[in-house]
Amino acid sequence: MSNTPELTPISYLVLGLVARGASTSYELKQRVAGSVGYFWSFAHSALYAEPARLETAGLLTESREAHGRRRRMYTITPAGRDALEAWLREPTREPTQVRDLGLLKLFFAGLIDEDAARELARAQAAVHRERLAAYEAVAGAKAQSPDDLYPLETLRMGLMVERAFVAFWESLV
Amino acid sequence: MSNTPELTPISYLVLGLVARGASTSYELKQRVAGSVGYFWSFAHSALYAEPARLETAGLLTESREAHGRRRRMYTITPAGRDALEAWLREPTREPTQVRDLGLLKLFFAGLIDEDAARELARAQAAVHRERLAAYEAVAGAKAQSPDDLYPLETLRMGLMVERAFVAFWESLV
DNA sequence: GGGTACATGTAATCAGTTACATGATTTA
DNA sequence: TAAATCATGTAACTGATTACATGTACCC
Repeated sequence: MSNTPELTPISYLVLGLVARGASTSYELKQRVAGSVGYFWSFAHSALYAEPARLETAGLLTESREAHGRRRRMYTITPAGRDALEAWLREPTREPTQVRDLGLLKLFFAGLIDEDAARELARAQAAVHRERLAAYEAVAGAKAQSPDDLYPLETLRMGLMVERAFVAFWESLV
Repeated sequence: MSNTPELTPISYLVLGLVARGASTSYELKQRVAGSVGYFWSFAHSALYAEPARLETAGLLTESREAHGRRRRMYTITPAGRDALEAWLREPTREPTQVRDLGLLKLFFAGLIDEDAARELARAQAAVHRERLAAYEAVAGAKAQSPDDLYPLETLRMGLMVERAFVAFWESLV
C-alpha cells in the first residue's frame, strides 16, 4: 500500500537524508549531528525505529550486510521519493515553535526577585554567545564547500536566531 | 514526599501559571492561548492531565466546586512554590530548538527544482509576514498595561524571531 | 592486554496527542 | 427552540525518550 500513513517530521527528515545517499542508522545519526541536529534534534534511537517504520510503509528498503556486523543499510524507493517530493513542494502553515527553557523561565521571572532575573539574563546571554561562536565556526568551515547550498542557508538562519537571542538577553542585563 | 519526580517544561508552565493565581484547567488554557502559547503550545488536554500529576506530587492542591459543574480549582502549595522558584533560579544549557517545518523543507530543497524552492520561500515569507503582523497587534495591545513586564519581554523576543524569519525568507526569494 | 571511546541496537516507559463525549450558554 | 459555540473533561494510542546491553576498534 502506498497511501501515506501519517508521516512525522522525523519521517521526512530520515527520508530526506536517505534520499541524499543510502545509509545505516549510525550514519544518519552522524549526519544529523553535523547539520539539522542543530535546530531539530532527538534521541538517536529514533533513527533506528523510524527507518523500520518507513520500510513497512514501502518508502525505504533495507538490506543487511552478509557478514560481520550485519548492519542494516537503507535505500529510498520510488514511492519514498514521491512522498518526500510531494511534502517538500507543499508549503506549511504549522506555527514555528521556539522552545527555549530560558525564555520560559523569563516568562515567569516576576515570581523571583529582580536580581535573580538579571542573573538569569546574564547566564543565558553567556550560553547563547558560546553557541553563536560555535555555529559561526561550523558555518565558516562549511562555507568553503559550496555544494550543499540549502543546508548552509538553514545554518544561516540558525545564526540569525542565535544573534537575536544574544542581543535580547544582553538587552535585559 | 517532596523529592522532585521529574518535572517537564509543561509542569513548570502550569506551576507558574497557578502561582500567579489559582485556576481551573480551562482558565489555564485561556491564559496559555494569550501568552506563552505563542511560542510553547500543546494540546489542551495536557492542562487537565498535568495539574492532576502535580497534585499527586504535592505541588498543587485541588478543590472542587460543591455544586454545578464541580470544576477542579488548583492552588499552588508551598512545596510547589519552592520547586518553581528553584527551577526559575537555575540557568539552563538546554539547546534552543527552533522547530519550523519550512526550514526543514528548505534543508532538503536540493532535492526539488529551483523554482519549487523559490516558491517555498515565497510562501513561507508570506506566512511569517502574517504572523508578524498578528504578534505586533498583540504586542501593541499589551504594551498599554505595564504590569506583566516579563511576558511582554518574551513577546518582544517572539517578534525578533519572526522578523528574522521574514527577512530570511525574503532574502531567498 | 586493559581501558576507553566508538558503534549498534532493543525494550520499556511515558508525555503529549488525537479522538471522543457531553453539559452549559448564547444567539438567531 | 434549534443551532452553534463555549466549557470541561476522559480514554486510547503512539512517537519519542530513557535506560540498558553488547560488540568492536583503537591506544597507552
